[in-house]
Amino acid sequence: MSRPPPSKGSFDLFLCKLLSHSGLSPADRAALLALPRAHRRFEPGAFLLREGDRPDICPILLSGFAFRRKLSQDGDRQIVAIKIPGDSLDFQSIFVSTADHDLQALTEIEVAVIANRDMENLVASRPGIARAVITDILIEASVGREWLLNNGRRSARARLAHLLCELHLRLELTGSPGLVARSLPLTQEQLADLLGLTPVHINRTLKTLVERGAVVRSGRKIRIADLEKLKAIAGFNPRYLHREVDAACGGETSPFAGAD
Amino acid sequence: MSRPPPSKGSFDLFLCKLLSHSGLSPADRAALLALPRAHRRFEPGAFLLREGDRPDICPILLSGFAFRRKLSQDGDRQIVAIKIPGDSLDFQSIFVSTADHDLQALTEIEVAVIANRDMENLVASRPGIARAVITDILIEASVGREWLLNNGRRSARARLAHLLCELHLRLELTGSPGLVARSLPLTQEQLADLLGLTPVHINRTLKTLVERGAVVRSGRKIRIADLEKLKAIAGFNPRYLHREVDAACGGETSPFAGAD
DNA sequence: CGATGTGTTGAGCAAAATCAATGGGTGTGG
DNA sequence: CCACACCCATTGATTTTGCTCAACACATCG
Repeated sequence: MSRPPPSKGSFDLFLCKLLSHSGLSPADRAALLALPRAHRRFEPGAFLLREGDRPDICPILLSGFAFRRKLSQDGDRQIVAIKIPGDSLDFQSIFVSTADHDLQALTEIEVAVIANRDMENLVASRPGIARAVITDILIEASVGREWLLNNGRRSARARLAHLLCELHLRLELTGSPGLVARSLPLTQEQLADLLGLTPVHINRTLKTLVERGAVVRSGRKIRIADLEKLKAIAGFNPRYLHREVDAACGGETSPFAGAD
Repeated sequence: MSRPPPSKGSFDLFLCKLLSHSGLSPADRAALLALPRAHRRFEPGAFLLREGDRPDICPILLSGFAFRRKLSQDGDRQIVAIKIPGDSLDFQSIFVSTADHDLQALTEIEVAVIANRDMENLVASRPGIARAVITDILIEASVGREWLLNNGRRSARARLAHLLCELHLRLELTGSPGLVARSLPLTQEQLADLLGLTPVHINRTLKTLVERGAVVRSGRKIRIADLEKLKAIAGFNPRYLHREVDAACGGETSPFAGAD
């Protein structure tokens, strides 16, 4: 059940991520690992992609966090996705020419860069890989739908709790330390952009989560103190993450196990 | 430029939808049109799919409207997608076993039902079709991201205006009459579920759009009176719909043309 | 004709936004 | 090492937006 997670910043993490939801034959795995790729590093806030760009590369996140952001005509911001190590950051540009959002580093990040052409050839020639890629895209879309529900219908407190639960679970499912073991790398302003709230209100809401013992804070660091309490506040149900294959990347049994 | 749209309720509409964003070879088109399929009809409100189901069929919407809905643990509802004629209603289940949301008929609808196995075989054996399917999935995901921005950051009035602009444009792009020519088939309660608002507030917001001359109402029917005004209120930018191929399904030149 | 769905309106309330000021780390340069 | 700047977090006061509750109107359909 428990296998050591791949070393930090390894391309294996990407394979792991795909294996967490899709089966891949040894030949498919080998083909993925044989992809020519370059490694790059970005500072927090760096843009990997801007709305309107027509990128020809597919970055894979190896370490750190990244996010997708959209801007309204009035300049209001909304973060529409958070990406964690192992995630592909832009399968979309393989199929659709123009980016519809910005993609930015949240923390310092390492990425492996693959040529879209190479990735597309793999998808066209290997149905198993095509299937894994589509599944990955679909799960991101499912997360987006859950965010629509979260931001549209839950209170500020439940929204925040739900986001923390999701990030924690996604991290543990890919073999990374969760938010019990590490702190959240988001500022209150970024949390506001994520949840459709204001930074001031995030601050006050966070305080209520601390008062209830669900999270703890030391300085700017936020961690989960009581996951069960947080799940209860959030009304969290992990089905939307489609964790249908036993995690293939190690990590101890998640506290979420069996909750699906 | 302008070719007659396919007859109402025809399977051609599905092909048109795919062609609106992806090129398909004659062989690919023929393979799609040769898919074995059954026709079915559903009453308004009928469930085509419920969260937790493991469907083995792929319905294609031929006429009428449908929607995806999620429920929170507290029973709050959020509509997370609207589907119009020509749309595939569930490519997702070809790749992911369990549904993460409900799928319901909004109006009376006609659907063509394809076996997932057949669709999957086509995707596995024909890269052009795989590409079109992935692109279709990606565009739906892009719409979801725009909704996150819309519901998270825009005022009630702008939200409502934005939704009307989007539906109008999507309809015209697939050769259906838009919301200038036909009325909106959504109740105020459904609009509330879409936009994360309450029915009462939708009612008041709608009134302000009428006062400004952007929409007109006769009885329960809502239509667009002044599309440019509505777009201005919404801050509408159609880029997220990825209309990158010239519409292949006829219809006159859209008033949005060139705005991308 | 009544039953049921929706739509409409008003009064009061609650959640979150806004505005504004203060405080606290962290990092840089003198 | 200290001073300063900068960014972020915090807090209070006030306003706004949208919600809740409740009553009523209006259509459609049996």
